[in-house]
Amino acid sequence: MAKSKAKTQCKPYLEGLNAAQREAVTHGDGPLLVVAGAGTGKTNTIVCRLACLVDRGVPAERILLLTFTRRAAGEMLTRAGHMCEAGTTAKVWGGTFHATANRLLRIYGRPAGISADFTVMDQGDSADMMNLIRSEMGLAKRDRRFPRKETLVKIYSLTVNAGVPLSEVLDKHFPWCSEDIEGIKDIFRGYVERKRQSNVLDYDDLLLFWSALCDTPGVGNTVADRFDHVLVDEYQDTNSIQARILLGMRKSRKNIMVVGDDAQSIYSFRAATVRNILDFPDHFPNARVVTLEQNYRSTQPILDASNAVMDQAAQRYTKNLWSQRRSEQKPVLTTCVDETDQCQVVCGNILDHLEQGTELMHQAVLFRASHHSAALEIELARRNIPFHKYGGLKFVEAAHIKDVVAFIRILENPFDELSWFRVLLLLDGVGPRTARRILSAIRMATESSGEGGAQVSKQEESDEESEAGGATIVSPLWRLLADPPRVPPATREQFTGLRDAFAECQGVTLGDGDKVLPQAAPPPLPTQLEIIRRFYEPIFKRTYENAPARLRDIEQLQQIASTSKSRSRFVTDLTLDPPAATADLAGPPFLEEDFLILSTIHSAKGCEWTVVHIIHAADGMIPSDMSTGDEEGIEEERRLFYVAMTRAKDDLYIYFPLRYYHTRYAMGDGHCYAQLTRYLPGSMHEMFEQRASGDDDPESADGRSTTKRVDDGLSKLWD
DNA sequence: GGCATGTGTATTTTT
DNA sequence: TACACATGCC
Repeated sequence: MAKSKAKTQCKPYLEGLNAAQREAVTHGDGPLLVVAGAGTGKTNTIVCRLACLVDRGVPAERILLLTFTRRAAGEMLTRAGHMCEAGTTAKVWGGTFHATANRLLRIYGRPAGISADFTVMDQGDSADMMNLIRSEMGLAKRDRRFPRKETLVKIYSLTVNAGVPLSEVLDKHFPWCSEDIEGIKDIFRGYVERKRQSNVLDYDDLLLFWSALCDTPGVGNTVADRFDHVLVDEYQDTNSIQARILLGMRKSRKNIMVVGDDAQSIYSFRAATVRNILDFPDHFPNARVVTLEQNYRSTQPILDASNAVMDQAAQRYTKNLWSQRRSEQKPVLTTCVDETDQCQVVCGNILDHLEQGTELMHQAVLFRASHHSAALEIELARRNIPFHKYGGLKFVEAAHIKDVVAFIRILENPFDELSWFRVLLLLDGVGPRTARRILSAIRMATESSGEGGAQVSKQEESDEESEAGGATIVSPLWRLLADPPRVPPATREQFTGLRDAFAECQGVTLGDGDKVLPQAAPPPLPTQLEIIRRFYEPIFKRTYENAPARLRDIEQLQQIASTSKSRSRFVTDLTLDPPAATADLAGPPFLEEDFLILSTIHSAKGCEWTVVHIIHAADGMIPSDMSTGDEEGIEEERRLFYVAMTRAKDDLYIYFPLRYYHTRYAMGDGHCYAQLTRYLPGSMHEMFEQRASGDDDPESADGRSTTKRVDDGLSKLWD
């Protein structure tokens, strides 16, 4: 620290920082809270602090950087790397809470009762398991309607993440399920038990066990002391378990920096709470608090409008953003006739900006719900405008992908009951009943009639290992190969095919009398996938309508597998860090390098673009009808809208279709008139340049813009 | 006990 | 609309 001032000045990570940012970056040891408004250089501040820490001599592998997505962590580390000596930041631990939990538990989990080869299940898997238990318990077919599997998972997850008693969660968020509380409790008990037997952790378990690990004598300190510094981004979107984890990780060493913005808290459905930010000074006494208010991203007119939206919030927020980026251009509020018209106007504006030099990748279309972009996607495809879409259904969630992954998961963790179930149901003539019988025969489960039965713990099981070509074949899979259960006649041929495929993936062959013969080392992952695909393809072609399109997905999965470091990483990454964007459906994929971004507002968090288009700014869409039930929900939607607006650097367009046709649930051509989103009341309209489009009325003011369109079209021919 | 067909219902955001 | 669930047939 005895460096001269002159020398400190020329550190690359201090260049161009304002006073507040510099204070955060150079903060010494001890807790630090950075309250950073949108576009105030929050990410840059973290990056620079990382570089500063490394420069101060903190070993990179003793720094933990927790971010909201893995992509964010990667980008920050790359940027910090540019400011330091080559390679010095490479060893920083970076990733989401969940991914970090996964990594730590595999190394240190044993004392907390976790075996290193667990697999991780996603929300869909959790739902399937809930459903399995629900039907076993006979709750599915009572006269009263019982909560559906998705609802069950939501209730479970919210209860766990908020750390609130089930009855409270039901009364507050799922009042229509309150009567079923006893059944729900039974299912949850069964669910937890089943997960443990399967050697599987769900998203919530990852956090719970990390927290528990911190509280485990001995190893708790080992894990915590592994890191000198912990840095947390997007702190406003963490929940109380995550706060507890941080407390556990910082029992003795208090070096922690959290960065967040209470005005951008948009994940309460995941039990995130702004209390974490507000209570930080209480959790970590003597915390230094730094507030960043100068916005470097947006022009002042965009900020004025964004601030005005937040000014009407019920709650007061800590900052008011200002910018030095003057501009004459106000944000544009366009009223469209209907959704079709909206698509046309959006495309037109996008192309206009493209012609003026803003590449597609510096423009984004943002919307509340994934399906809001459906019509636009079709129009973009028609016009050959390439795009990537973020948010919404990912391709790993498609049934055929899950099928293939289930095979791999069994190989990776032979106790994964759910994957077994999924694979067995693919066979002709096998339904839930037969599947359960087979599972019971290979001792993966007890018959549902059996009371208690022979529940074999997996510790006992792993004694029965047999070595084959360096690979260890563990029980249920081994039994399937060496001691196959009987199956219905119609299933036999396929069943043999399945066993052969598994054997081949394990690097063994099945000899006479089902003797398992070691053959060679298990083939590499891509080969294993090829073997599975060979078995799966005939089944798949019969079950799915659009087989060719789905086949391409499987090829893409193989592509991902070929770049994976290991099978274990492959399986884990698919659940913890799935491919974010769907491939562009428009245009030839390899010819176009420039593409437009479509994104849900949630997925747009932390991003910025030169031009931002927010579509469907109608009440019922933003705020979503689903969340207008209570004041809290309405306020969260307001913050969501604010997040969307503040993504824009130079130009912000907000579109509002006047008319919605509700052909979705009814026949006929019924339509209704929508209201502009309540977050843009009349008092704010002067902050916008207002436009109307698609007017049939030639007398209207739109005549001018039509003329302009024609003239622009003409000028395109020669300019 | 599997599977095809018919009926009814919910509908967001993500690790 | 599209999907989950229920019924009834093979």
